[in-house]
This record gives sequence, structure tokens and C-alpha cells, in this order.
Amino acid sequence: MTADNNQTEQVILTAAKSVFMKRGFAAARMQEIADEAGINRALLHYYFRSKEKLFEKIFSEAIGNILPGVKEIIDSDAALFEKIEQITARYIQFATEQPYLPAFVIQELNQHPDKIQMLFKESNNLPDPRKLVKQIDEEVKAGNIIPIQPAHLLVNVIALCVFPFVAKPIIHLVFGLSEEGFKNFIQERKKIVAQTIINSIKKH
Amino acid sequence: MTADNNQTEQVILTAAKSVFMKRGFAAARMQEIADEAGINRALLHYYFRSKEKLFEKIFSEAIGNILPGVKEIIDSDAALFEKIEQITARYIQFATEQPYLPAFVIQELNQHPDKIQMLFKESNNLPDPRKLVKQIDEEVKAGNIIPIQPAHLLVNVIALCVFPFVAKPIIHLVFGLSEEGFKNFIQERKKIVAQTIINSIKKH
DNA sequence: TCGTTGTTTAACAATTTTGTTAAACAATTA
DNA sequence: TAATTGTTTAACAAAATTGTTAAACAACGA
Repeated sequence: MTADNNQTEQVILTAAKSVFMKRGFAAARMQEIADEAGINRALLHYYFRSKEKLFEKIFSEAIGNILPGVKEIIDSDAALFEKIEQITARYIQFATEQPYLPAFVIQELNQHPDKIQMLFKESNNLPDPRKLVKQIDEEVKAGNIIPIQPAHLLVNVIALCVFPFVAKPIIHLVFGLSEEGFKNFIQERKKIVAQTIINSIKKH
Repeated sequence: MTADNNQTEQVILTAAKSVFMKRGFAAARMQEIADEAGINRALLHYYFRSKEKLFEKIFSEAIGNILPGVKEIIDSDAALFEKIEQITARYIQFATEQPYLPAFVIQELNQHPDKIQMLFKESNNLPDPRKLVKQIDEEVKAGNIIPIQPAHLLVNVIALCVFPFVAKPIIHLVFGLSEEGFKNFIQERKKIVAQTIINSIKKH
């Protein structure tokens, strides 16, 4: 042997993640994964029997990566505006580190909703929005924010965080941004998203 | 012959659009398109030589369908808040009628940015945001709205409109919505998105 | 009625992709 | 040093998919 068991397994997983996220399941090629891992296809199947199995591992890992952080914030005892700031900061930071991930998850989710929903449920980290929903409802009743349905507020938060990553090529195209310009744009959003959301629900 | 030239061509295009949008280019199968069109694969190639050619036709048609409307609003002389209301209403209406389209465009755009950007440019309907950008800058200078960079404001608008369609399966999952419930949720957003955006830039 | 055009059927070629296998080899461990 | 485990090579089997072709047929217009 050249490297130990665990090391190549990790190399393969890293390569597989990269290729699956760039291409999506259907367009991903085992050969490309092998190349990117610096090994051959035979060894790929030696470690992970099939493309499907490899994919499931990657996908589970990916969502296991996002969900706990969101769950933690949602369940915390922080005040609403604070939570919004935490969620946006965390989400944008995360997507900055793994820019292909949101589009990848969404893509596969749209193509095999049932299968993917299973993987989500199996992860046992699906955030339960009920506590946060209640918190929002109470802020509304207390008159601290304008009346808004919690579901819409939450979708607004996630939308503003995630969408720019998903629509990156369009943003490049429409605003004529360079790679550098896009990075800068994203950094700005760390402040702007929370501010936008909070302004939108503050009482005037 | 059974139907005239133009009729089957249209039937094929409709089927192809449906399949490409559900599956994306890589996962779409010529057989499925033929089935959905109620014809056979041979005839598919008789009309459109290859999968690629068929795809390009579908994609060009799809963007040719979105862009003019947005362009029209952007270039109009309406006041800013009015424009925001028009854009959101139009966008959500459009995505309601073609719910797979946003995810589809985004997916292909992420997978072949160069090729797809070409198709966008060829369409000659790429909205030029400069006029709207100027309008926003002026509203800021006039003190009518809080200071915000136009690019962020525009991205916010599109994000709030489009994201729910792209993330439909997640929304179903997290909020436990039925198909009916989702439709309802979208209808609510027609009002909420414009309101959210306008609140977020109004002076307090 | 004849020719044209659209259409189906069925078979098939070509290509791509996934997955398997056997043989040889390398490095580590007992 | 011998057994084990990881790894490569290369060839190949199997399946899926795209694209082509020839033959027959149906409908319509000239």
C-alpha cells in the first residue's frame, strides 16, 4: 500500500464532493472524480461500490455540514434581531467557503425530492422552526415589529443569503463583475442582508 | 402525414421544455421527450438533429420569455416604488406559470456558464440595469430612501421573488406545506415581497 | 391517382459510462 | 520473510444513450 486506508478515502471524498458539486449527479463522471483524486477508477469502486453510494455519502455529509449550525442558532435564546444577524453571518460565511453547495443541494433536491428528503430526515438535524416561529409571533403581538408571517420572514432571510451564490453567473453577467468584484459584493452582503431584513420589519 | 409540420414541432418543443426543465440537460433523456410528445425518437431527430440543438432552442426560448418583461419595466419612467411593485408582481406571476424555469436556468448557468452566457447575449434582451441604477442613486441622494448600493437592492428584489421557487422542496419540508399550501404561500408573497423591499429602504 | 411529406417501426451502429476482474506490484506488519 | 492490504494497469462486460437508416405506411394536395 502507498497511503493508509483512511487517507485515500478522504482524498476520494474530497474529489467526489468537488466534482458532484460542480456538475451535479447526472453530469458527474466517475473518471473525473478519479482524476481529481489522483487515482484510478478501479480504486474508486474498491472504496465505494457505486456512483450512487458515493453520492449519498457526499450529500449526507454536505447537509450534515449546514444544518447543525442553523439549528443551533434557531434554538438559542438570543433576541430576534440578534438571531437574524447570527444566521445571516453564518450562512454567508458558510456559502463563501463552499460556494457551489447551495446550488448543488437545490439542484438535487429539485430532481429527486423524495430521495433527498429522506437523506435530510435521516440526518436528524433538520431544524425545527417552531421555536423561532413562536418567537416571531410574540414580537409581532408585543408590537415590536410589523405584522409578518414567520414563514415569510424566514424565507426572506435565507433567500437574501443564499440567492447570490446560486445566481452567481447572472450577477457576473448583469453587473459585469470580476471574480474579485463578486467576492467584494458578497462581503458587503454580510452587513446588508441583516440590515435589510431588520429594516423591513422594524416599525416606522 | 398525420399532423402538419408546425403542429408536431410545437408538440416536441413543449415536451422538450417540460423534460429539460424537470431534469436539466444532463439527466434529460431523448426517449422521455419523445414519450411526453407522444411520438418516437426517430421523429425527434428528424425535426431537431441532436439533443444539443433541441436544448439550445428551448433555452433561448425560455430566456426570451423572461427578459423582455423585465427590460420593459426597468426602462420605464415609473417611480422607484412603483417599479419595484411591478417587477415583483410580474416575476412571481411568471414563475408561478413556469415554476421549474428559475431553477432550470440557474442550474444550466452554473454548469456551462460560458455557453449559456452566449445564449443570453444573443437574445439581445439582456436588461441593462444602468438606468435603474441611476434612478436608485438619485433617490438616495435626494434623501428619499436610505443609502443602499443599487446592485444590492436589485439582487434583493430578485432573490425574494425567485428563491421560493428554487427552494420549493425545502420549503415543503421545513414548513410541512401541501401543494395547496405552497400555492397559497406564493400568492401571499406577491404582496409581501414588494412590501418587504420598500420597508427596507424607506427612511424611518 | 401519383408524388410528397410526415410518421412509425425496428433494427442497428457508435459512443459513453459504469462496473468488474485478473494479474502484477508495493509497502507495511506480523 | 511471508501474509496482508492498498494500488495500478489493462482489458473487458454490461448497460444506457444517442444518433442513423431502411422499409413500410398514411394522409393530403396536385
